[in-house]
Amino acid sequence: MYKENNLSKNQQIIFDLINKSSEPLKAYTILFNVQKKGIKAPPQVYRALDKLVKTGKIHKIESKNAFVACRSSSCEISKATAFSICESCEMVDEISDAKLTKYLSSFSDKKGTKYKRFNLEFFGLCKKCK
Amino acid sequence: MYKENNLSKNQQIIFDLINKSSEPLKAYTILFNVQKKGIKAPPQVYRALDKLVKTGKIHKIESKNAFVACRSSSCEISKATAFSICESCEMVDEISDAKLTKYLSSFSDKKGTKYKRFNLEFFGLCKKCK
DNA sequence: TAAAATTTGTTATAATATAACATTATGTAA
DNA sequence: TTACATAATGTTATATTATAACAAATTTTA
Repeated sequence: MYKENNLSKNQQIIFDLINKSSEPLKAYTILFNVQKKGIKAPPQVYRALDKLVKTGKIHKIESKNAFVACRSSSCEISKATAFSICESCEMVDEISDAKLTKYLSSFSDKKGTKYKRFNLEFFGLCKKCK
Repeated sequence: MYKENNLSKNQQIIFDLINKSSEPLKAYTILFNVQKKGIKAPPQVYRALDKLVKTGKIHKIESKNAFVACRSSSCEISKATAFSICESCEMVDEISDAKLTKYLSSFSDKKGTKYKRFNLEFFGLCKKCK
C-alpha cells in the first residue's frame, strides 16, 4: 500500500480531509473529523501531519496553527512557501510566483548568508472582503 | 507613568526582559522570569505581549511561538517583518533590508491583490553553525 | 525470511493560549 | 474637578495545541 502513493493509511485519510477542505484545518478539527475512521488520538494526527509537512503534501500556516494542502506543483519538498491570508474571512491561498520564489530563494543577508528554506505569510483583505 | 514611554508597568517589565535577551523568549519562560516582579499569571503575560506586538516593540516568531525585541528602527508599527532562523542553534536575527522590504511591500499576487502586512521567516544555518 | 525502518495504537501529560469577571489606574473632555 | 471612557491589572479556571513514552503491527530492504 505504501508504494502506490507513498502515503500510509492514516496519512492518506488526513491528507484527503485537508485536500478537500477549502480552508486551513487545525489538528483537533482534523482529529474530530477522522475519529469515525478510527483515528482516535492526537499523536496519530500529529504524526501524519508531520510526515505530510515533511514531504511537502501539506503546509502549516504558522500564524494560524493550521494546515492546507499544497497547491503548488513545484514544492514536493517544501522549502519555499508563500501564502496570502485574509484578515477578515481567514481565507488562505498559496502563492505560486516564480519571480517571488526566485527572489527569496537567492536572497542573502548583509553577512552574505543564504538560506535553504523560507516561509512567507502576507496579510490583508481578500477580493471578497475588500 | 504611561506618558513617559508609552508602556505600562507590566509591559515595561516584559519588554525589558525580552529586550535584554539574546534569544527569542517563550511566554512561559517570560512568566517564570517575571514572577518575582509580581506578574503571576499567564493572562498578564499574554496581554502585555499582545500589546507589545501591536505597537511593534516586539515581534512574534511564529514558527517558534517565541518573542524577540524589535531591532529595526523602521518598524514602529510592525507590518513588514523578516527573520533568519538557525536550524541548529535556534538563533534568530531580524533582517532589515530596505530592498527586501520594498519588494515584498509592493508585491501583488496574480489577481492584483496587494497586502498591507507580511511576515517572512528564513531557515538555514547561521555563521557559527556552518 | 530476518532485520531495519516506518507506522500504528494508546495513555498520559506538557506547553501554549484564552475566557470571564472584578477591580484599579489612566486619559479625556465637559 | 468631576464624570466618563479607555486601558491595564489581578485572578481563577479552562481551552487549545502538541509531545513523551512505550508496546505492537506493518512494510521495506537486503
